[in-house]
Amino acid sequence: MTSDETPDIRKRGGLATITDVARLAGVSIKTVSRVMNAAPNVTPATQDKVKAAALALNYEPNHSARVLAGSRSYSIGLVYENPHEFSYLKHVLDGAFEACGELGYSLLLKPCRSEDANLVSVVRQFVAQTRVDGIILPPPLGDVDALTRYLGEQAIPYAQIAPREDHKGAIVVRSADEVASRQMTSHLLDLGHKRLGFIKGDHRHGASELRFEGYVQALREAGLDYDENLVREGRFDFNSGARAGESLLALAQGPSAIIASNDDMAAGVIFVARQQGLQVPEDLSVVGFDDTPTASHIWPPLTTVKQPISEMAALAVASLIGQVRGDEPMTHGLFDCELIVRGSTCAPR
Amino acid sequence: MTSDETPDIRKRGGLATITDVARLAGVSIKTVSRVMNAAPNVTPATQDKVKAAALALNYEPNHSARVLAGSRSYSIGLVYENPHEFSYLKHVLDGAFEACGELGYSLLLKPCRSEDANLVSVVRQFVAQTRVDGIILPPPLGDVDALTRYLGEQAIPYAQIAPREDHKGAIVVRSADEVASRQMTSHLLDLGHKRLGFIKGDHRHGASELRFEGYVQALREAGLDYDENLVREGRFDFNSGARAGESLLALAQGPSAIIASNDDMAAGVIFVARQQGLQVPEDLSVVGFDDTPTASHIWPPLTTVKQPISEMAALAVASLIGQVRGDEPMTHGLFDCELIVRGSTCAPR
DNA sequence: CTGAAAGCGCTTACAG
DNA sequence: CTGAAAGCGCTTACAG
Repeated sequence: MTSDETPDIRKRGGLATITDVARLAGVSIKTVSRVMNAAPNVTPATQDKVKAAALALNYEPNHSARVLAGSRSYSIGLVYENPHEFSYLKHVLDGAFEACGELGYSLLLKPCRSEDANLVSVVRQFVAQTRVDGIILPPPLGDVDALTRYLGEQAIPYAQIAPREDHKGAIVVRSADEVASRQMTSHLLDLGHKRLGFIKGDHRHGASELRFEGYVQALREAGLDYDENLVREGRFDFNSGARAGESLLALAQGPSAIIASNDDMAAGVIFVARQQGLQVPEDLSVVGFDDTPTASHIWPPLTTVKQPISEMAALAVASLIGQVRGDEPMTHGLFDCELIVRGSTCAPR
Repeated sequence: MTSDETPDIRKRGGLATITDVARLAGVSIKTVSRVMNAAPNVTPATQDKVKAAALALNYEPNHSARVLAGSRSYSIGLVYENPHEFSYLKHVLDGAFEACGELGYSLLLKPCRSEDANLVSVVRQFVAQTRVDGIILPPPLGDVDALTRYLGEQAIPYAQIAPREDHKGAIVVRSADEVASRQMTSHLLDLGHKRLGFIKGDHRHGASELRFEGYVQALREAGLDYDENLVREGRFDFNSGARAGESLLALAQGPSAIIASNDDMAAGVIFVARQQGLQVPEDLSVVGFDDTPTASHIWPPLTTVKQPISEMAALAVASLIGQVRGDEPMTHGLFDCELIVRGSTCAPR
């Protein structure tokens, strides 16, 4: 074989181009483009020819060429802050990748630090380089004002996951944190607890405030006084939970149950309780939020709250893509949580 | 202002192009390209002019245009299988993103299932669409033969992280799993344990075999018989560890210590030990591998082994990029592990 | 229902 | 040391 016989198909890395498909199908590249994009006004017969040719050549449209030529990038950006506990983000990724895959989009990740003074220019660079069609902001990034203001100015669509505050024009998905926290608190009140400690989460996360408010509401409904001596600040990590737990357990009139605003902090409370020779749940009931792997792997397994995080993220992505495509945007999604009662709660002694 | 006065700069989404920069700097686009790519043979004065213009316009090269025009895509793909425990992958992502960021590359993720019959075509589609310059394969994907064979045929560079088997021509990074397991086993032998249970990890992961071999070696060195009745198969998740633990504890002559091949399985062992009323470590020592968050959050905190996963991933990425650029490829990296002794081990009663 | 032309923003290969 | 031309593989806007 001389090189003259080598078909042009192998020109670049052995990958077929739209021209190769057009030639094999005996149509113009525009028609191939129509078929690949499921555009209207192509006869079934032509469609079949093109599809067969594409299949025969293992043709996949070059993403870069589409982005450069078109007005859309077929990709969504997910900006995230590296958390203490990755399981929340794992579910976000799962849901986001699934929705992107189904809709023919790719998902581009951008790790960052929400307190970075350069956050806006980091994101600006990311957008400028990738031309993403929209951005997903998991907590706490949906509440970084400088960032969302920038996105708004540039008319870059974005979706907030579980933000403190809903933005007009933005897609918002959240779970019923306040309701879940009220139910959790009621669960403990129903068991007979009167003195309920509460450890707040990272104040930058909207869920922290909502969970706290659910706690206050449930106490009020039960006719109990809200006692600020039983409330501590945490940061959603094990260590801050442990320290807050120590502080609550050092009280003369300590709580018989502690509500930690997430599972990692609850694990910290259980850790120090046991260091002090307390039995959980007999001497102290402890609960968390999020149903992380830790929740079911520690002893006793944690009573906690489960959110459908993957589904929330999938809806955020699907809505964002819908908005870009000009479909009716679903701008708000509210998801129910599920109370999971395990072994870390019982009636007080 | 009439629209005629609007500079061309805002043509597409307000983002400056190479032409805008060239015009402002008073040079050709080729010179801008040289400066942006740190190519040689540009006078410092010209460099300064171009850099100033780029800065003034907030210019960022369009990734798609570079990929389409050039022979490289400036991106690396990371194909991963969704694990039971995400902390290993979190560290892989951290290291990979860091190395990519430093070298001006972007990292594209592709979730998949290693046992998917279509795995190869999933990756083929991913490569065809994105034109990634190379692929990172965390375990167990570096040992999926159909996949690595395909990448080899297509001459797509790849890096295996902690594979069972090193491939010629591929970049390999791994930690000293066998040594670490031998040290861990010796730690228990030194404490006075004679009957050591062992729970193997997922057989598709190379580390599983290496950790098992380290265990066998240490026993042999200590002049102890290797007893296959004390060995169980696990799958790296909590439940398989719990079941294997139950089985070992049901033995007439049970072990006084159990080595689980990762922390999740060790947590499972501790869980069932406690269900059976055993005290850890007094009645049973338990150890794991990986130093996940769970390891330090459960009670007692786990004696375990820590690997520098982020650094391994960063080296894999840097080597891959080096290979693409034609630098000397670092084809093999071996990293030391660290034994972390915590509260889950003590001398037998 | 289908196609020819122009152009997206860069890099490549070549010229000077 | 610098630049003009061609082209990467698609989509857009237009024509028929």
